[in-house]
Amino acid sequence: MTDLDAVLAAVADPTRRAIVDRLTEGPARVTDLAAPLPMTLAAVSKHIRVLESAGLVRRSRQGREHVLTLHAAPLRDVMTWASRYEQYWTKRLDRLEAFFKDKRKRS
Amino acid sequence: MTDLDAVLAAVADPTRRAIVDRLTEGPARVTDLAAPLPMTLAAVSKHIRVLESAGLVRRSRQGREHVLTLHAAPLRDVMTWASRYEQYWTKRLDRLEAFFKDKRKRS
DNA sequence: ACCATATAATACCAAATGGTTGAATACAAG
DNA sequence: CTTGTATTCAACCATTTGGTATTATATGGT
Repeated sequence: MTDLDAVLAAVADPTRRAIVDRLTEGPARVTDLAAPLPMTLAAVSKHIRVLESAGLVRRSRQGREHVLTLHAAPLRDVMTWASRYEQYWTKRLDRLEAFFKDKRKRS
Repeated sequence: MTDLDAVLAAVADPTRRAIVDRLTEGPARVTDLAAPLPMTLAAVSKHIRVLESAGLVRRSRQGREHVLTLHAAPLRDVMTWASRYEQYWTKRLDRLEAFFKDKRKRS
């Protein structure tokens, strides 16, 4: 069971979401991931480690290069978690809730 | 358009997820939300404000009581975001990716 | 008026976060 | 063996975060 806290925290950062997005195009090295990002390689290295320890990214060392691959499974848990609230974000439910709120006020 | 950064960050905290969860049972006051939580009322008040500014919770003052209601719409964006990676978390894709990784190593 | 309740505001603190720079490590290539 | 490349590590820094305690404000009840 993946730690939802870590996954959500990892993915709350836009830089890390950008990295995740980039990895959908296939595995990449640290340098590749850092290239388009407006920060140091060391900073990107840190972000990668956060993603790694959240289980979103896997590393395979090939010589001096570290190849990162996306492991999207934990995102499934994010979706599953969010979908628990599906019934609460429909317009119908919003109106129903407003009705109860109003009812409570009147009683 | 809701700010995904703020929503994900808000929801990354287990206390705040607990609050969101509690609010699915209906609107509640700050004190109600704080009751089961192992921290000060002031701390809970802060958490609520984080949820509020992420657009997940709405406040209606009724006398001296502040009634909070869940506004789950931003969670739909979380689900939508996560579901973009659906094709990457299937076992099939994992195997395909492993194949390419291995192929790259051999060539 | 008085006291209790509900909540926010403020000031403070320790720890975590996101970034930097510079040094260290590991490997590849001439 | 030396040089260059890929990456991490370590120290540092500013800001944010999650919590506290205390004070302030608003409202309700008697």
